[in-house]
Amino acid sequence: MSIRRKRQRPVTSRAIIAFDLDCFYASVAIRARPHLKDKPVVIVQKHLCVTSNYVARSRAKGAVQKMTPVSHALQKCPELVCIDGSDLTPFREASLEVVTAIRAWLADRAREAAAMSNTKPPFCACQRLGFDEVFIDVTELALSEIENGGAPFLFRGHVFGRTDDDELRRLLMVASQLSHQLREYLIAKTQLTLCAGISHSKQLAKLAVNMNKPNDQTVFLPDQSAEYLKTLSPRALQGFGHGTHDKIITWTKHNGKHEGIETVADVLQLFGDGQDGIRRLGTILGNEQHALHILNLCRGVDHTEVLDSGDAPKSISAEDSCRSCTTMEDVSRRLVVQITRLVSRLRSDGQLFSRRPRALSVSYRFRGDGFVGTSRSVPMPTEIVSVCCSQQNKAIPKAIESIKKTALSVLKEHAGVQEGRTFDLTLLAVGASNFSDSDSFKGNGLTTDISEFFIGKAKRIDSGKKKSSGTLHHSQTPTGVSNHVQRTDSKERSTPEAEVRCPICNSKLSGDNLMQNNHIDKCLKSSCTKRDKSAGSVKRARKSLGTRTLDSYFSKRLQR
DNA sequence: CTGGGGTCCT
DNA sequence: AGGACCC
Repeated sequence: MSIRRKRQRPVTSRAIIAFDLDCFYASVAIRARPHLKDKPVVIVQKHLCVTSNYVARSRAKGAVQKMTPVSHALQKCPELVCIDGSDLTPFREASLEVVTAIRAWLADRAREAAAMSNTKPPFCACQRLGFDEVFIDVTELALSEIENGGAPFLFRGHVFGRTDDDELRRLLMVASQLSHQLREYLIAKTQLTLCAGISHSKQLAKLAVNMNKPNDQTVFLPDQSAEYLKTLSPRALQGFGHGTHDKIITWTKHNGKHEGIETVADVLQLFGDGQDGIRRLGTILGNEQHALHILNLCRGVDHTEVLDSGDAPKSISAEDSCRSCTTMEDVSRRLVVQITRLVSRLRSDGQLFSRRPRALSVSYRFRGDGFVGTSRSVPMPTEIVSVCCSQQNKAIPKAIESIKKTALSVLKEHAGVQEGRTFDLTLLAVGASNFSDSDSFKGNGLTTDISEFFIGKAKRIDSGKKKSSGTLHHSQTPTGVSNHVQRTDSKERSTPEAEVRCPICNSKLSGDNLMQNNHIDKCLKSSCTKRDKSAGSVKRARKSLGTRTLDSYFSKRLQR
């Protein structure tokens, strides 16, 4: 297995950038539909608006926030353009496009710095958080540019706080220059805007990123960060989730301290008295390490490293939530949709990363279970191998069938979901994990870093000048170019074309692998959006408002 | 009316 | 396998 994380040296002073793409889903959707640029747009999943653009936010006067019901949003802003976002593929691709561009820019910049100082290029770890945030540790690159001289003695963008540490100030000045230039590059290259926060820890960088929005950046100089933090809600600290919040609240109520914990200062007052406080909080949380981490965060202390995410995800899953699913027919139908989406993504993943999953997880939730579901892991049916490693599209229906059979037996044996039993499911999900490299990847001496492997592979493929038709349309980077790998060992090339049917529409597929890929991709997309419930949700919401016509944009969009 | 994803730790 | 966290 390749190394997917690089440890930074234990430095006393670091320069960390937090990037956050502005209203990411909305921006990606509008980029693909330029005519919507000046319209109020929301991205809809089921009955919820998950993101909106700034036009919608100002038009609805702040009433269209994250996770507002579509009906509520339409009351505030009837002209809202709703775009279905239940298929994350375009957002996942755009996210990969951005992080790939970031890596490429940093590598270029590192090479330049290395050339000047005649040293090896400084490495910048990049860590993704969700699809729209990236942490970058630019310490080594910034230090290298300072040593080389010529880096301006000047901050770029907003500056918050102060510091007496001259070296840190210098480091963050250079980091703010890097951040600004990298942002300009990303905006020009991807047409997506983003904010940046720059500081000496992940925590403060992340707090800084939200200080000037959108499309701007802020340096957080940390000398008085502790005082600033005390005024915030503890929930603003990354790592202080609602579980932690609830446990502390429960404890305070149980112990007659009804003050609550409105601010970080409140938390420190309860547990900030040294070892004893750590132990008490550790008992409440059931984890002393976590307690220590939380209390450090409250004081502005965060030594968390930026861990490089690597290129390949560790798990891939497809899920579907529904209000009610009570028959085997319904289970089967929903399962097949999600499995088809999963297999399609595994096919692309196999092309990109020469690997296949060994574990299949099946997750489900019954009505009344609240938010927690159950998941079971079983060996991935071996039929997936020819889909991922040999890229045999005619093997797709068999793989889907086999995974469906396995998933149904898991549901039957572990959840009692079977014919003749009554049940009501509100969530069905299938996932793939525990990836193993395919044989062609082994024993070739390239065991260090997967990105190096792809850069080399991409060059070889690029010289063949095969046009990319995969799902990474925007990417012009090595990773994107390598999307379609010609495999001489594929049996599909040597055997005469057997009948291949589209697993979605069941029509006969002609043409080569490439054309089949295109058809399946297109068919998959339309099948998944057509049966999506958000269309009905928006229709109902509009109807209840008395608006007769569905926005023409919206109806068009849902067909795609 | 809580999406559709991900990560890591225990 | 579940539970915490993140978006």
